[in-house]
Amino acid sequence: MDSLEPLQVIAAPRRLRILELVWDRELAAGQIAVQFDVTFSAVSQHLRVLRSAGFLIERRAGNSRFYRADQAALGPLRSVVEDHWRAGLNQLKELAEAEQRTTEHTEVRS
Amino acid sequence: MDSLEPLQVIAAPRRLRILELVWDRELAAGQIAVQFDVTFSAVSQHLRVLRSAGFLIERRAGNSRFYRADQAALGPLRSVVEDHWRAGLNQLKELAEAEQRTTEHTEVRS
DNA sequence: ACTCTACTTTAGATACATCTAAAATAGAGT
DNA sequence: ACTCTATTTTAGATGTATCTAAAGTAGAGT
Repeated sequence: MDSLEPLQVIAAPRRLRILELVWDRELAAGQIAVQFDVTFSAVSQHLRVLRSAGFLIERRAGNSRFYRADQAALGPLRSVVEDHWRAGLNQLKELAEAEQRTTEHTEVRS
Repeated sequence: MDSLEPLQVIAAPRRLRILELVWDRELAAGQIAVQFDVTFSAVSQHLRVLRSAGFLIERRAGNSRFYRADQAALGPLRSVVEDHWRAGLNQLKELAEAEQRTTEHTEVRS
């Protein structure tokens, strides 16, 4: 469960989301973990998979460990993460717009 | 087990290899199946996953079904498949070259 | 109608990734 | 030394994809 194919590493939805969280900033393991509804332990294990695939840069300070995506190390897969990210944003945008449309005519303006 | 995320669909090594096999030519399901050491059934199920993700073009003729990769449908993932393919070829090439090097000085030329 | 070939579908088994819970590590503060 | 906080590691449970085996579908030949 340690070394997976690079594609498998980023194919797991949770890991993909972790990558997005630390895409252009550093975050401590704890900061990452609170974003999910699973155990800290589970997130830590995902971090290990990402780390051992070489997709994360680790920096230790005090008793915290900060992580950041190693975009270069992702190579060709980099654009996949970015595209997925964009797609996710678009979906959110569309959802918001759909929401907008349904409430538009039921809602009474004050 | 029918609808997976696009990334998950191509992340499975066997499916990735199927895609590569039908990347620029049509192959019947049977032609694809014989390339693997698993059951025809197993391959057929992979084909279904790929098909329902929209990554395969199906053509029926007689009682055969021909498949071909729908490169356009893969969108951003297209380059991932291609890169993986290339990487595989390179590995083979490197293996061959390594092989070459080891045999070079032990082999006696006729 | 029957049979053969090519393939899919279903049901159940197996394998494997992911999860939780608990114990371990390790730096920092007292 | 002791404790607290932050995180990892291990062991075992759970879930989910993938596999095999067997039954089902459907076109083509006899």
